[in-house]
This record gives sequence, C-alpha cells and structure tokens, in this order.
Amino acid sequence: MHTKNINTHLTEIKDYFKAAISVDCVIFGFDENELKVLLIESDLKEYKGKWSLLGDIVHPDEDIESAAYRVLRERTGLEDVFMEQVQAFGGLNRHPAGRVVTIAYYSLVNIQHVELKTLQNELHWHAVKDIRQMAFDHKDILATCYQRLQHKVIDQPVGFNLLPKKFSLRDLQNLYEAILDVKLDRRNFRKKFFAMDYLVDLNEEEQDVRHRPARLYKFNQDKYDLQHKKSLGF
Amino acid sequence: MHTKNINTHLTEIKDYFKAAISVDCVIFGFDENELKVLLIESDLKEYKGKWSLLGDIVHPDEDIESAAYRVLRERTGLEDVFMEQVQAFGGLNRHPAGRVVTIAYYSLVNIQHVELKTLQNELHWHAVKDIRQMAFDHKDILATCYQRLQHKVIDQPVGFNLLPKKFSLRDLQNLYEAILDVKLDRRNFRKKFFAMDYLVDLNEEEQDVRHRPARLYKFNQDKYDLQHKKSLGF
DNA sequence: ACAAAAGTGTTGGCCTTACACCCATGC
DNA sequence: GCATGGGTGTAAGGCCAACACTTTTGT
Repeated sequence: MHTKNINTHLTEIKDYFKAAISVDCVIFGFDENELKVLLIESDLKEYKGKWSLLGDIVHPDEDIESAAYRVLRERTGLEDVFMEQVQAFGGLNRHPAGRVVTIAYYSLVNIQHVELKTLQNELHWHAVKDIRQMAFDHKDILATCYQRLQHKVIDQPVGFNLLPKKFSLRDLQNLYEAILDVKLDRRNFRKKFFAMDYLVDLNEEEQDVRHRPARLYKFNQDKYDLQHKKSLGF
Repeated sequence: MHTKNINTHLTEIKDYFKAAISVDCVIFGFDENELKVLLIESDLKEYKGKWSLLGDIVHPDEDIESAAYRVLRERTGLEDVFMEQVQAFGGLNRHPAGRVVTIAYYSLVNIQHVELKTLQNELHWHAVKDIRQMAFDHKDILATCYQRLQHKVIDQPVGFNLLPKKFSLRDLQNLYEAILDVKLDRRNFRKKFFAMDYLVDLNEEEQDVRHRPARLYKFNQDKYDLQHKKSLGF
C-alpha cells in the first residue's frame, strides 16, 4: 500500500501549491438592542446584490491571523479588538474563481467606535436575526460563528467588547438576551454579575433618560485575567 | 482609501493561487488507561527523528473534510469514525517546503479496530501526557486538539468512541479520568451516567479478571440523538 | 480466608430559580 | 401625580460533592 504524508514526503508537493487561502471576518456589533453583523455588497456577477462577509486573500508573507486583523482594520479602522478563529471552510466549489479555502474569524467590536471605510455605501450593519440570504457559503459561516459566540459568552465574559466603556446593567442584560435569544430574570442576572466581581461601579448615572437613571459600570479586565476563569452558566 | 475584498473583486486573485492546503489528523485512542495519539516518524531532514501528526496535502478535487477522512482511512483502515475540525494553523514558516496552511482535525477511534498501515514500523501510538517534542508546529496543534477534546467530553458523550462496544463503568471512568486528568468519585460518576440513560446493560460480565467481574454496558447512540443534548458537567 | 475491585444511598451545602414591591426621575 | 424603568431580598427545590460498608469472585 502506498500512502503519502506531507509531513514525511516532500517530492510531490510542488504540484499542489495552487490553492488560495482567504480569511472571512464575522464582525459583530450591538446596537438598538440587537446583535448586528457588518456585511458588504458583493460585486461578483454570480452573487450580484447579495451580501457577503468581509474577507480577503491571505498575502504570501502574511500570517492568517494578521490577514484577518488587516481586513478588520481596513474596513473599520479598529485594532486590538477581540477576535477569535472559528474554523476553515473548504468546500470544493465555494468560490467561483477557483479553489479558495477560507478561514473564518469572528470579532466583537463597539459599534460606536467603528468608522466604516466605505466607497459607495456598500457596507452595512445587519441584524443577525433578520439575515436570510448571503453570497457564497457565508450563511453557513455566519451561523457557525454565531453559535461559537453563543457558547463563548456563556463561558467567558467577552460580551463587554460589544458595549461602550460605560454601560448600565440593563444594557448588559439586553446584550446577553440578544446574543442568546432568551429572556433572563433581572434580579438573578444582577446577582450573577455582581457576584463575579468583574464590574466596577463608576458612581455615574445615565443621562437624558426619561425615567430613573441607571448606574453605570465598566468591566475590570485585569481582575478577570487574574481570577480563575469560571463559567457564567446561563 | 483602497480596500480589497475577495468577495467583491476578483481580478487580482490569480496571483495568489500559490499556497498549499493540508490536513493534519490528531487520532486519539485509549489503551492501558492512557489517552494515546497516533504519530509518524518524520523523514524530513529538518525534523529527522521527530514525530509528527498524520497529514497530507488536500487534493485539488477534494473537500478538506474528505481529505482528513482519507488520511485516516489510509493509515488506520477506519471509516465512519468520530472526527471534528478544530481550526486552521497558518503561521508563515510552519512548513519548510513553502506556504502550507493546515487544517487540524481530531478523531476518536477504538484502538483495537485500528490496523496500522505501516511501511517500516514508523507509526506508533504515544501516550499524550508523555509527548515532549514534535516536528513542525505539531505540538501546538496537538495541544489545541486535546483541549478541544477535554471540553467536548464534558459537553457531549463522545468518549464512547474511544472504547470497545462493550465496556464496564470502570473502563468509562478510567477514560474520563485520563482525558480530563482528574480523579472522579466512583459513586457520583455512576449516578451521573445512569441518570443520563445512555447506557444499555448487556447483562454480561467481564471475563478473566481475578476479582469480582464488572457488568458490561454499551452506549445507546439513538437515545442520545433523540434527547436534548445536555451537558455532562464534570 | 484473604485480596481486589464492584456495587450501592444518604446527607449537607450550595447554587439556581421564581417571584413583588418600593424608588428615582422626567414630564 | 403618573408613567417608566431602576433597584432590591428571600424562600424552596434541585444539583453536586463528600463519604463507608457490603458483595462477589479468584486464588
């Protein structure tokens, strides 16, 4: 039996250096109590009018993670935001131009900080729950990344990345309810977060609300980094 | 500002079809109460004598998942076993032959069913906890896949894939203790698994043990598939 | 009879859930 | 003063962790 292994035999490999690697970024934001994702209109004739994720080919001298950060930076102006690889998508005919294997990342951004780098208004935030059709296999990619996010926020306090620096507990709860698509009990939610001790009371209040203003908090990243990272368990 | 997007602009792509895609399989087995992984000796001069994962280039007409299954089949003779993609590894100089982005998979196999397809005895099962050095970035890949496995067995009953069809509760506990690297309470462990109702009592006993023989069970996959897949929570 | 591992229940503490009233502010 | 959402505590039940003795088999 003849078996090959790229890790032991090199001679036949040269013929195979013909694929392209891309990254696709699922950029999540939170606005108007909805989870949003940043999409771009596709110009490709095959997908005319459909929305697609932000992505690009990985350059020859570029790490895949760097490529993902580059895409993010070029489109949103943001750096140093939360980003995580999800997985590769490598179906045979997923891209009309040829064999393109894409690596999917998702990132969590404060939607207020984003300055869209747009040419003809072709970039838009879409409510995740309203998205029906997308170009390529991007609906799959989005769904997989969204699932990953849902698991992640249960496990670790990453949701803060989607909020402004100062936020109320109501904001935080709205965020979790939007991501997980559940209703949560207000008192128990507060208890849980105060018990975790990651919130810093800023002794400030909301402005311009026409009811009793809520206290504002910020997230204490350092405290979280120190402690054993235990599950939030919703 | 000029930004590119593979999902909207195609003209410049051709130049980039020069990378290679590979898959690397972390094939886990369980034997002598230890978690093992199947490795092959590297022939590459750069990694002479080091052990590496089983991997291969993804063929042009081949899905990445199919490629992973092919590697598994060619080396172990197995098909239809548990396998899951973990993530891509795309560091710049991870392969001496050029730009090779690899997609890592792990699979769980019954080590008794494996017939190693070996040419010069270059394939071996290694205890995961004893592995020190590996070729390429394979130690990273293994570590990432092992972590994923640890989370997975807590979440879903996939451990059965590593055991023979018939097993005792002691076998099952040994497996979980090996994977999670913890000691578990025997009574609570039994309670938990009986409560989940995934085990079928075969009304058989161990043979050839020099103490009281344990009852044998099998896993009821169908029952699991039907129920809501709830966490095992160790 | 002895060695070795299998098998079996109960209790206490903790964590989770469910639930209702008063408070501060803007209009 | 009224409408709106903010803020707070407690009790009951379920879940998990800790723990020791008896049973079965081989030698």
